Amino acid sequence: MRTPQELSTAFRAIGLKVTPQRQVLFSLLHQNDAHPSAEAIHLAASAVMPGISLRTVYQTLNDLVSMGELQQLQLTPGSARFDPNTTDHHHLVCDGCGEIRDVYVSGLADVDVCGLDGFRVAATDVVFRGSCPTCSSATGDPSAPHA
Amino acid sequence: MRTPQELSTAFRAIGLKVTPQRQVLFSLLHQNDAHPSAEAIHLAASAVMPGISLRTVYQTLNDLVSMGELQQLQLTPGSARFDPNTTDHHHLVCDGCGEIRDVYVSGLADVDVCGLDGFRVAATDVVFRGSCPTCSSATGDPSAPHA
DNA sequence: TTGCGAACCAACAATCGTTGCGAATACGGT
DNA sequence: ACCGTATTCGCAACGATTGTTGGTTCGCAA
Repeated sequence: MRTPQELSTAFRAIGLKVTPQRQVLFSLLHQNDAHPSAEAIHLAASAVMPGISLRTVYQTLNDLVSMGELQQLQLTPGSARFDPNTTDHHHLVCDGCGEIRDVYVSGLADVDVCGLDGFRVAATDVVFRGSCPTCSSATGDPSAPHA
Repeated sequence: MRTPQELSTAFRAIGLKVTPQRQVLFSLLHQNDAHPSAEAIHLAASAVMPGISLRTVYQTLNDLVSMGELQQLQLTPGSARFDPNTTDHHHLVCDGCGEIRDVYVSGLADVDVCGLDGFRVAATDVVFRGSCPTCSSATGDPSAPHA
């Protein structure tokens, strides 16, 4: 996702207005690597701007997604997560606490895929599921530090 | 997923009962590669056994998932899809019609992953998104047959 | 500076997918 | 055949998200 300033310009360029609410959301999302849900963003925004409505948060998130500035993730049942990282990356999901982290994968082009059968692939998403270090040690993992 | 007969035995073995409703679901799911939603399964089951409740369908699907006989997929926002294919495979999702297909990927072990940082990976899901042959030709794709 | 129209909020209703609850029913070990 | 208990079903409730409406504010281009 671009900087709040650049987003403001981009919004105006397509006829959308730059409101204080949107500016708050821009800055909350900028370089945010927590993969927050809409609810979490609304909570954080409410701390800065009490009274901001959840409806407005959804609206702006949707705008950003359709502009390609934000990626919407559906990695688990339940609420969607939003990712301002628009570089070519993939995700790690902790089955224990639900934490999501970015990872970078190289060599994907070399894998063999069988069964494409005329299907045209536009994007490839890789999701690694497992346990984050915290959850690994909490469940008595023998290979974890100070188990 | 195992055969309906094997599932019946497995259900009894863990204290679950084999009801006519469940038998219908077993046979509908056996070797089903359509990745149906709960709703779709309920619809198909209703054709065979009118009056079967959606509640029962969900319950049995959840049982099968926790037994590891069925995989629950959350590839798109909206309803979950169920996959009785328990072999090591991955998925193709058509952005146009929502169709899901199985694909087999080899060479995944050779990719380089950067950013794991102590995370323990238990499973890797690869999702290829794009257009199925039907949707490709429908959208006027130059490389598709008889555009 | 002014004016148009977009965006805001509030309050609600509605949708969709899924699960909780409770009374009636039926599986299946003995 | 009996009985305990899992299962069934219908309905209500839930969480996430979106639609609506109406009144007010306010960004921003001219």
